[in-house]
Amino acid sequence: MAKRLNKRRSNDPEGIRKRIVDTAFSAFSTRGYGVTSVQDLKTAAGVTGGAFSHHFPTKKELGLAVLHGNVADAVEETWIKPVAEAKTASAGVEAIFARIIRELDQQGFVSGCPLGNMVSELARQDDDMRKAAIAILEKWRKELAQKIRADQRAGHCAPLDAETAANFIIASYWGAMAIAKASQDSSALKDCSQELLRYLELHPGQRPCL
Amino acid sequence: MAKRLNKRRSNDPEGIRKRIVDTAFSAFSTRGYGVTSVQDLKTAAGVTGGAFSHHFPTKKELGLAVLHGNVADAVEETWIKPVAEAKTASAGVEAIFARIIRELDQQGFVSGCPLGNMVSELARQDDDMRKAAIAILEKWRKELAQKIRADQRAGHCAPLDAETAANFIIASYWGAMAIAKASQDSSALKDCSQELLRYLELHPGQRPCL
DNA sequence: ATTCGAACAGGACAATCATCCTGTTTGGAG
DNA sequence: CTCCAAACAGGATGATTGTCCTGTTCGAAT
Repeated sequence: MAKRLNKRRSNDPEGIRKRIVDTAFSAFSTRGYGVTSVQDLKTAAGVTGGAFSHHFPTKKELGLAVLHGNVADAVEETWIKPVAEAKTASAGVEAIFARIIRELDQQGFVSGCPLGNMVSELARQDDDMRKAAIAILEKWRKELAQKIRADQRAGHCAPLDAETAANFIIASYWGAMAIAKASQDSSALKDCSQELLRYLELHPGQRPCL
Repeated sequence: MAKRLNKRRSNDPEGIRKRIVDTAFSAFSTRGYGVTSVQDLKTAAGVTGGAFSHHFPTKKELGLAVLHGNVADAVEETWIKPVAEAKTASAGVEAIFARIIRELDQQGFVSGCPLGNMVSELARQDDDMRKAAIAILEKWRKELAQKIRADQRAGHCAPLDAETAANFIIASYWGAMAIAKASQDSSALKDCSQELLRYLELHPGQRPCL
């Protein structure tokens, strides 16, 4: 059915798969899962329908691949690693916010947190995607809590439950990202960073610092 | 083209319009704007295509009506009024979280914050919807900040910028709702409430309580 | 009683969606 | 070389999508 050999073809399954997944991650993150059609992805990635459905029979499988791959990697790169390498959790949080704010300001627009976006769009729509998302989320929280506990053992005055605090940090980050996305301005992130540091740094527990 | 008068019809433009808008608010909040088709809404609201397109020529106009109406009202009812009527901002926040957690637990599932959901789905997709959303958001923040300032004037020890703190509260609430939606569990909201109160109540400013 | 615009009925419409299908090409195993 | 499964090409398909259109009915004003 294909014409002649007008163009050379080279079988590169991993390369094409990566092109599709990367294109999808970008589109899902900036525009959303639902509004991105597989046609859009085919043309954007430069792959034919045959190649596409060979690697990803359904759109959902592509979504799961993006979650398990690019989204998990993004969380790892922008949060987990910087926190682990920072001196303290609060120093890590401060650096992470500063970097994201800087990137957003020079990018000119705010797309939001990739994981947060996919969660709020798909969590009540597809249970497999929801579970894939919470797996990433739980690792994120676990690593953050671990760092907080390490800080506490190192003598930092922060008598709060590490898991609870990690949840709170991620929540305020997600929400600040959503506000920034709505207002298309990074100032919500600046506010969040400032107040989060205030929350983390001076913490005499329940009684006001004896 | 219509058959005979098999069923009586009563012209009730406001009633039908309200049925459509309320159905749409429920569907947009629990499932999402994109995945909800106008066919779904027609059957769910029990209106014909003619009636629907008479009141809302496009889906977008319906979305804007839902935002300006039901979503704004929901924010008013669940946040602005309770905060205004509470003794202090932190007491109001505590009561609001407690009520939402109670409702979610007995409802059995978490759909997320209606405004937060629509923002993260539509903010980068349609500028009119985005602007409608930030109008609600800004009023929300303004009222919250006003309450915080009133608390400060009343002698409460909270030397923080009211607008910034309001942003932070809304952000952490949105994010906690998103986490709760992902995990289908209200514990993220409990964590957020607890830490938010800690943040609000004991606040000796920059220097650790002289 | 007549009239006229608003309110509504009930489909028709093209466009787009995700998926599937048949056929061709590639590249390694034997 | 031969052979064959995986990798890809290039549409076709049926179901949905949002919107539109023609015709009918209501209700208030005259």
